[in-house]
Amino acid sequence: MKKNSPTLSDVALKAGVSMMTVSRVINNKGKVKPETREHVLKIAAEVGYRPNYIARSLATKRSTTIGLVVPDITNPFFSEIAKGVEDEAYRLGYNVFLCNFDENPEREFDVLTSLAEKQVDGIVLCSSRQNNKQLYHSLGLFKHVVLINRQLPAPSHTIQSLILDDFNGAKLAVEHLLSHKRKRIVLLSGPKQSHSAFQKEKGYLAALKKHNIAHDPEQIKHCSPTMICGKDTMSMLLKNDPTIDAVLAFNDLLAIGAMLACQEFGKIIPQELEIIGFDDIPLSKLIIPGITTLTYPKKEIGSIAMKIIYQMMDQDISLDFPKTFAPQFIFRQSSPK
Amino acid sequence: MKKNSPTLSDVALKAGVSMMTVSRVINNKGKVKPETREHVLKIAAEVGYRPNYIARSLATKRSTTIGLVVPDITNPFFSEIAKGVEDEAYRLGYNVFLCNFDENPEREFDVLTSLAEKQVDGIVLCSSRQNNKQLYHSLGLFKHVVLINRQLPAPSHTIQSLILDDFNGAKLAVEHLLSHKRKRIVLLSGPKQSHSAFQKEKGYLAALKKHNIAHDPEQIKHCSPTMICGKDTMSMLLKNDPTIDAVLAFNDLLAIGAMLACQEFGKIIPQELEIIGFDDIPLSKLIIPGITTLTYPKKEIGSIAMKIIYQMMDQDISLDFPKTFAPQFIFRQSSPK
DNA sequence: TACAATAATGTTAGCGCTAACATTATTGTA
DNA sequence: TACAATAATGTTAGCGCTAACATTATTGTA
Repeated sequence: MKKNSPTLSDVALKAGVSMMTVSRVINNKGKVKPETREHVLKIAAEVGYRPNYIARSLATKRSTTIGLVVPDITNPFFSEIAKGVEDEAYRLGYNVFLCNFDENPEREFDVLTSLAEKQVDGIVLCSSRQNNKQLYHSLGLFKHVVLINRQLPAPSHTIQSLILDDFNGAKLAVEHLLSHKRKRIVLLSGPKQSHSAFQKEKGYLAALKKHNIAHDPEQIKHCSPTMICGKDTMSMLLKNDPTIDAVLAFNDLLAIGAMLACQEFGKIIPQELEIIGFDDIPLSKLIIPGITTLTYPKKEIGSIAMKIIYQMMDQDISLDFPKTFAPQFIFRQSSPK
Repeated sequence: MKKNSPTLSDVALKAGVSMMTVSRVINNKGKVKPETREHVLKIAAEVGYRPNYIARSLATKRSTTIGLVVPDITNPFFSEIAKGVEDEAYRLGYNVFLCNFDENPEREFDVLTSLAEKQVDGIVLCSSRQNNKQLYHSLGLFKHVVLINRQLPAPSHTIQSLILDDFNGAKLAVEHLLSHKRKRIVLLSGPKQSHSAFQKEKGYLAALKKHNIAHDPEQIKHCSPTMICGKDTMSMLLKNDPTIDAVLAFNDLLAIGAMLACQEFGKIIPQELEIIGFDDIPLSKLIIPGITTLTYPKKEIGSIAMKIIYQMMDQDISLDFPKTFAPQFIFRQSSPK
């Protein structure tokens, strides 16, 4: 028969002091005589005392716990963010609840509710698929919220947003290609419902317009963000129009797929055709030729999200973290500087 | 000034019943007159009552919370397992704490301690890097444990193991390569402390021995399980010995890294050199040539781990889930059937 | 109608902590 | 030595629930 783990009261009894004195020692808070501290710590170690955070949370109304809500943790983009959040949480003494919602707004609502019931101190919500009204309602359950890649019309001091500047990323990429005298630039766009794909399309069109270049609707194709879709779509495009001389892709997987199609067509990269992707996945720097890409500091974004929640908790100081992340241009052989 | 969220006591007061009656309604437990239930639910909805699971946990000594501890969530192998665990947890009404330990036994110990303090009902621990003594000590903190890919000498009714049969996987792979008349088969092994790497090495050696092939210690190299390490290590090996004609890699990331090194060396795959990896990460089927690999049903393993903890919690019935998982051979171009 | 069985509801105490206030011990200074 | 200031420790009540037992209401049967 395994007996229950020892409580604060057990330690107090054995050490011959009050529970509050033990509490002060354990939490390193308030004044305690050094000899008393030593003695209490010794007894605590002897009986193997471990504080019960459930009880502590109930008393302090703080759980040292946050929720991280993502569409799908198997997507490398989100697992990098999750890593950043968790690393920072570990540093700060927090624990992270992970929830997937599988692009399903109902499940998103469910998991948010469950996190609120678990009394998390805050949440980091990535790429929410709820509409604004639903979202306001859900977020009302929380004391502190950081949204990643989603903005609400009415800002609030309990809700912060971290925004990825895909519009300017795409614009920058297209202008880079134009500066290399590229004439027919194709956009391999992402899923139609994607906020990020929408921003990149806007940036692509804005760059063309700025340079007075007519836009041919045939030059934008929507793809699922996979290598095979990039390859197939690019093959089709090249068949119809061999004069294509540049590609901007929604992500690196599409870019690599497009590159494979070009190689089959005998298009020499980058001399005859340049390619730019997004995300900087590990493969992009290892493959030959290397893929030029625009990327965001994903781990850092996760880490900042956690830091913001922590600071919101602890003090009302004005936060001076970056809120908008400019994409970083990484030049490799597929579209050199 | 935002007022505190309503408590069970607020609902009881407003509905004119005792707190226990409200508790019974909320938890759907015990006998309550249908009219009373309706009335209580109406009041609860009116005031926007949400149960406080911290308080409930303290009273019931159950947190409906588990911990998932992995070396690195950005490794696709673990993010798939995490997905399986979380999906099942969602179905069962549980929440999952995610912790990374970065191959660092000290951090592993830290996060286990923090999970115990948060009173999780159980943990799923993947690829522990602690030695047996440390591990026993850490696991003693928990009521229920599922280990993935780690076995302890003394089994226990609170600790279950799900084992991936890496020994036979590696043996199978090497025999496949031998059947293709490969003579110099390199093993790109994983981290030295990894149980899985150890099993794969044993399988590799067993296959060589079975076919009376001398083993050259230079043909086993330990790598961190990343693409870049695979590439660098393979480059070095090829420089020293261009006659290498096959590679078995600890995982697909290493396998892909090795493939990139081969391409730089002008080695034609699979004609001049065959490659087999482990895990079947998504990239392995997209890249060209596709990577032949041995894989396990990762989401299912995660889901079973969660189910086992749930069943351990709820009843002491004997569990009849599979405990050992045979690898599945997936043939692609890098080492065809 | 009488009363045992059961349904429905209520009361008490406690889960393991800490906030807030209260008391006692120790220090330093005039 | 006297006493205010501060250090050190203690006491009380409560965080928001539920387990366990207690009581009251309602049912069915002889």
